Amino acid sequence: MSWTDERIDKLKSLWGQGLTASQIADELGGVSRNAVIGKAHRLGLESRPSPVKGNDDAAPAPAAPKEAAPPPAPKVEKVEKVEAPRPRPVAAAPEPPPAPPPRPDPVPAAAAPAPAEPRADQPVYRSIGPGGFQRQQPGEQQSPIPPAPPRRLVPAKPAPEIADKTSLLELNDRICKWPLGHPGEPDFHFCGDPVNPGFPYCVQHCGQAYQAQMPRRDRRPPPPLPYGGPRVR
DNA sequence: CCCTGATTCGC
DNA sequence: GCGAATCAGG
Repeated sequence: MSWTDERIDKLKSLWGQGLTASQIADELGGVSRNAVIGKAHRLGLESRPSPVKGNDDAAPAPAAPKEAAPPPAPKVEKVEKVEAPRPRPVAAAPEPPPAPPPRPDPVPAAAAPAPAEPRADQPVYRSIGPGGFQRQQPGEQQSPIPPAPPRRLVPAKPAPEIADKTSLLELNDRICKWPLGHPGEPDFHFCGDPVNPGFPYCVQHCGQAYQAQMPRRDRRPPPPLPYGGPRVR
């Protein structure tokens, strides 16, 4: 299989939707997930939460993140081919300095332990009043500067009108994967009819997906419109 | 073991 | 440019 424009578009789309490389691979068919990842990188699609790569800038070293943290890890640059079997870089890491004692608790014990002190690392649940403002907690003090955006918090559009439509998550080998609408739009969904056996689409959409090459003169003008056709803005 | 994405490197 | 092999974390 080669990377046609259509397949690249689909790759971009699905990758952008957060599907895994494996899912994209067998959605496209004829490629491995490695191929998908490789292509994605070459396209510059890059950077999705990788289990392997630290996606945060948090201190990677167990050592103290003190101000005097200088050594930007003398990276072992690519070395030309060596006769000896290449040593794993992990062993080359310089010995980290002995860990200092854990940081003392910044909160003095003398402080009056207010009941249910809000903690930064814990979500604070508060109710939303009419109009979308945040209700204050019982003991809470008013913020001197009210937070700018009093946006109402809504659940991330679960399924208003697409409740009975086929979502991406429900795709399987037996239902038509023909996309209707545009990805990212609220009513985007898939056909969902039973497939024409052996094909990813139902009989009707197979008719659109697979069209015999016709002689130029009587080929009908409208091109196939996967993904609901080109965007119009 | 399975999964994941990243990277390398021969083609 | 491609993708299998490999790596490495969850």
